[in-house]
Amino acid sequence: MTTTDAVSKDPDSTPEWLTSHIRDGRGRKRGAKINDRQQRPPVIADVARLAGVSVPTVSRVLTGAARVTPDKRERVLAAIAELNYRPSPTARLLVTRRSRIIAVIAGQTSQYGYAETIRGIEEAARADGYTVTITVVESADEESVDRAVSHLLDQRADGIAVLKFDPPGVAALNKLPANVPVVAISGVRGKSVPQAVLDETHAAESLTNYLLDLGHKTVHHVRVPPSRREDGRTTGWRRALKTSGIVDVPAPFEATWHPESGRLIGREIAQDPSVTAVFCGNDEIAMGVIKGLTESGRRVPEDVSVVGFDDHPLARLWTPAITTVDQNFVELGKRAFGLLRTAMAGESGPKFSSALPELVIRESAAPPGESVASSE
Amino acid sequence: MTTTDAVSKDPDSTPEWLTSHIRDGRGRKRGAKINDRQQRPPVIADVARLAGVSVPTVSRVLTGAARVTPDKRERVLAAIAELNYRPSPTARLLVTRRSRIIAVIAGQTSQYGYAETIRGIEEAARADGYTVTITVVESADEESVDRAVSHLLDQRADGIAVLKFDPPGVAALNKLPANVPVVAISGVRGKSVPQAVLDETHAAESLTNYLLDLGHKTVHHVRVPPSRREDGRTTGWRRALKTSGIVDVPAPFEATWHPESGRLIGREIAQDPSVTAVFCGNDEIAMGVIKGLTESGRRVPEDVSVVGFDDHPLARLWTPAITTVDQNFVELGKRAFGLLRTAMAGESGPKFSSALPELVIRESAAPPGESVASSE
DNA sequence: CTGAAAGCGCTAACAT
DNA sequence: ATGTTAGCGCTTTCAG
Repeated sequence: MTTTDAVSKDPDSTPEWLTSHIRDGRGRKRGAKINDRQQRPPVIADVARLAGVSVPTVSRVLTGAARVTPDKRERVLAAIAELNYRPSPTARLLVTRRSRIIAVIAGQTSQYGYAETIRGIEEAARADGYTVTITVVESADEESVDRAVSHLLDQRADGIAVLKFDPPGVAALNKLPANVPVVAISGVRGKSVPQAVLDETHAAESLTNYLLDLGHKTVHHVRVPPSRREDGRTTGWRRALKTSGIVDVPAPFEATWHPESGRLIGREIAQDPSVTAVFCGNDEIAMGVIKGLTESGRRVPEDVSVVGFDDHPLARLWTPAITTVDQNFVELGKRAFGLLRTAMAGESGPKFSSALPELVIRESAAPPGESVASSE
Repeated sequence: MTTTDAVSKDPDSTPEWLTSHIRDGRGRKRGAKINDRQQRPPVIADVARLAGVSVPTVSRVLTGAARVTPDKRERVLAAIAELNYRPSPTARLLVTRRSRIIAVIAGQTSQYGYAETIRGIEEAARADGYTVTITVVESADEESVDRAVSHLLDQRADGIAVLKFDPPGVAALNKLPANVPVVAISGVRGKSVPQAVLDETHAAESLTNYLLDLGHKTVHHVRVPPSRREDGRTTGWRRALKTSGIVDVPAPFEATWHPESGRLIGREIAQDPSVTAVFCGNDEIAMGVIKGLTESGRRVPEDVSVVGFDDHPLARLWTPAITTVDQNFVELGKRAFGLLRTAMAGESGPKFSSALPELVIRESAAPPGESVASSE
């Protein structure tokens, strides 16, 4: 598969071919003009000359595209080793018309879920010989999106992965041309392009039902900036309430991505004794909410139950440990790359990949109006 | 699933985009006519033809390398817009030998400091028309490093930024050829290559002194995996102790990057009543340590003071709010790009950029053996 | 099987 | 200022 295999296939493949680039770089600063002939990296013609064969023949052993006499093959390999030759990916790509680049476009990159998803994509891509580039869309306004998309398109990536977790991501997806393979990554199923999903609607429904089953009369919701009018978490929450016959669905609180906003909301919620259960859009917001609640004198979970979403690494360390839903973002990213790969290959494979996050029950939720024994 | 194999009636599903990129390239050599024009991405020759000028003229308006008559210039621009033409970075690279790509290589990408630093690099790079790629070095073992470096080199980046926060990063840096501009990013000053730094040695020293000034007899240290034998945080801590005349510097506890490891250490520390102050390698570890301590019955900061490093967004939300040091990683990334830029330009600018993180005093540290009024 | 010839899409050198 | 002519380093016909 990987085109470089031909070279590395050689049993005594030289690990030095890595260092071949080192040439005398260090000292060149001052002198500046020693014999430049030595400097130039070897090209395929050099190999051909040294091996006494034609350029295409070298190419053949490189790519394995056609068979070559063992004899010549040996000589070529020897020449490659001697010169420390490495084929130029650029020249290759020019004729192949593929860049082996996967471009990721996202509204942000360092938030937990985003960073992990990108990590998954990168791992899968690298294993497959692809390079991944990152482009950030600062906001959903047109100029910002256009600039980012333009930057993205300039890279001529073989495939594009869009993190449509938020409005900038959605906006970017809508601006993408139809002639390049695209995969969308999100929490709810879209329609037009292949998509890798963590079924948060379903997960949110389970989580809300869990709270309801604990005996709470209703469940309030603090949501993170939704990707569209309503994201999966909100939908699942709403659905659970409706299914349980709750007609008066309380208006959700609107948080930002910053945990501190959860804290403010927590303080606000603390003023309303009728609130006994809160489902937060993610764990970090849940931490903020818990902080706001406790610093206002409400106990969690004795007075108010709070649950999060994602299973952030710190969720289990929080006090109380946060009940949440486990989102495997790394695996999500890998699935996305898989989808993209079949799309790039032009194969008709599945265009949709979904996984159901699992409920992780810890200590931040309990029956209403009761005290629970803090585990252990 | 959507297996509507009906030909082409469904307006929403775009089955063609999947196959469009297959473009019948194979047999196109001779025919090359009719609607082939629609399928193939426009190339510079198409623009030239449509604008009624020569190819180099188009190239000139593209690169701005030479002046072009306003008239022709307009026509070229119009043609570019009409065809939605984008120059092939690959073809350009082949001749100019510059890719406008900055490659980032790192041991990991989603940990707070890493993600933020990468974000800073990306922001600065994008603003300057560069694209950034990410390559992860899984571990410091030779094979892993060689593979990553090889992958990196294949990208033909104009410049490389190495996050040498950890052993894989350091190992990668050492394997990089000297003929491509490199900038290292870390917490301690290195020697050979340009480097952007957050002076953690100094910051750690201040933090430790802060604890000492509070009255603690000594300060224990939980360190995250060091980039080399000893990283800046550990050095600064040790220096502060020695400067204060403390001869018996306690052996540091070794944590992993995972906060859970801090928890285990916290439990361990809880067994030793002589420990009254702990300086943790980062905030997440501090959170783990605090958790381990409190679940073992020790109060923070009444019984034990714990401080972290980085000013993670959740540090202020933790209970108690964590005293730490503010590391501006985004700005660090931006400074790194700046250094790289001058290096790529071949200019001789500063090769080193340092910033001093500031102490952020919150609630997790207090004088030993006393109770502090939890703020408000 | 193998070499000669023909590009891939673009920019750099030359001529005007 | 602009068109012509050459490549960049590699893979792909296409003969033989």
